[in-house]
Amino acid sequence: MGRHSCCYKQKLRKGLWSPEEDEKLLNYITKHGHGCWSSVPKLAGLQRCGKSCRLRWINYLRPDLKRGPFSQQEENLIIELHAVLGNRWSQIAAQLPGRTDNEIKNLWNSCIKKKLRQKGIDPNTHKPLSEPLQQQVSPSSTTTASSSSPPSNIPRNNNNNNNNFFDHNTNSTAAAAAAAAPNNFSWGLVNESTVGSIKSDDPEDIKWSEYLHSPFLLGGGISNTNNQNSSSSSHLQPILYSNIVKPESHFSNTTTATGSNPTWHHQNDHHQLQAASSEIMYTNKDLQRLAVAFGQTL
DNA sequence: AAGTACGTCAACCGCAACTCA
DNA sequence: ATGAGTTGCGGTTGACGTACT
Repeated sequence: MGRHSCCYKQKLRKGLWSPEEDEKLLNYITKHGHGCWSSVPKLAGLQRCGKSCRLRWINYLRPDLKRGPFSQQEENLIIELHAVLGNRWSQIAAQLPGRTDNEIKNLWNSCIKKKLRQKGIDPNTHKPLSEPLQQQVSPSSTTTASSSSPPSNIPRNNNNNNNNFFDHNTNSTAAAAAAAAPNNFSWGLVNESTVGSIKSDDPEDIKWSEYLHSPFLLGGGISNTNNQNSSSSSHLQPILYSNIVKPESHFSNTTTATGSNPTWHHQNDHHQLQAASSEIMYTNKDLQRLAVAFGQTL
C-alpha cells in the first residue's frame, strides 16, 4: 500500500501542468479514454504519475466542467448539503453538475466558512456560534468537545459502488457521529443500538423526524430504476439525493389522495437538485437498517 | 516602492478500500 | 486467504495574485 507504485519511478514531473502536458493528456483521453490511469502517462507521453493525470483530468480537463464563479444558488446548496453530509466533498459535488469536489472544498474553506461565521453560524455544526457547546454534543459522545465538526466526523465509506454515507460498522463511530450531528439529528440511527434516538423539542428536528419517517425514504417512494428484477435480494434501490436535503428547504409536505401517506414534493422544478442526474444507491440491507432504526418494516 | 498579510486555487500526500491474481 | 496494484477521497500545502500598511 502507501505510495502509488508509479511515483517511485524517476524523473516524474510534479507541480503545475504546462499547456503542452494538458494537450497531450487531453488528446490521449479523448482518443482512447483513460482506461487504467497508471498506464495513461506512459501511453500519453507524459512524465507524470497516473494519479496526477487522473487529478488533472477530473479537476481541469474534463469537458463537462462548469467554469466560472459559483452562483448564490450553488453556494446555498453546498451549505445545505454540507449540513447533511459533512465534509464528503465528492458526494456534495455529485449534486452540482460540472463542479469538482476539489473546487467545492476550496470554496468551502476559503469563502463559505467565513461567510457563515460572519452570519454567526458555526460552519461545522451549522448552529449559531453563541450556542453553548454542551448542547451540541450528546452526553454519550466519545469525541472531545473541541472537535465540533459534526457530519465531517462521520467516518467516510469508500465503497464506491453505493456511495452510501451511512456507517454500517461500529457502535463507537456511530455514537460519535450521532453525538456530533447537527440539530441533534442522530447519524447513528442506522445502527440498531441507537434506535429511537431521534428525540428533540426543536420544531425543525421534528420536521426531520417526520421526513425521515416518510414513506419515500422508507421505500414507499423509491423507484427501482437500476435493476428491474425486484425479486433479487441484492438489487439496488436508488434514492434521489435531493430527498436527503432538509425538506423545508426544497420540498413541501402534502398528503396523497388517500390522506394517509404524506409525500414530499419539490418546490422548484428547475432547482439544480432536479438537474442533478446522479443518484445514491442503497442496497436492501441499507434500507432495512433504516427501517429498523425507525421501528418500521419495509 | 517595498514589505507583509491574506485569499484563492491547483496539486500533492497519505490513507482506506477495492480488484484481482 | 493474502498481498500487490489501483482507485478515490479528504486534508494539507505551496505558489501566486491582490490588498493593505
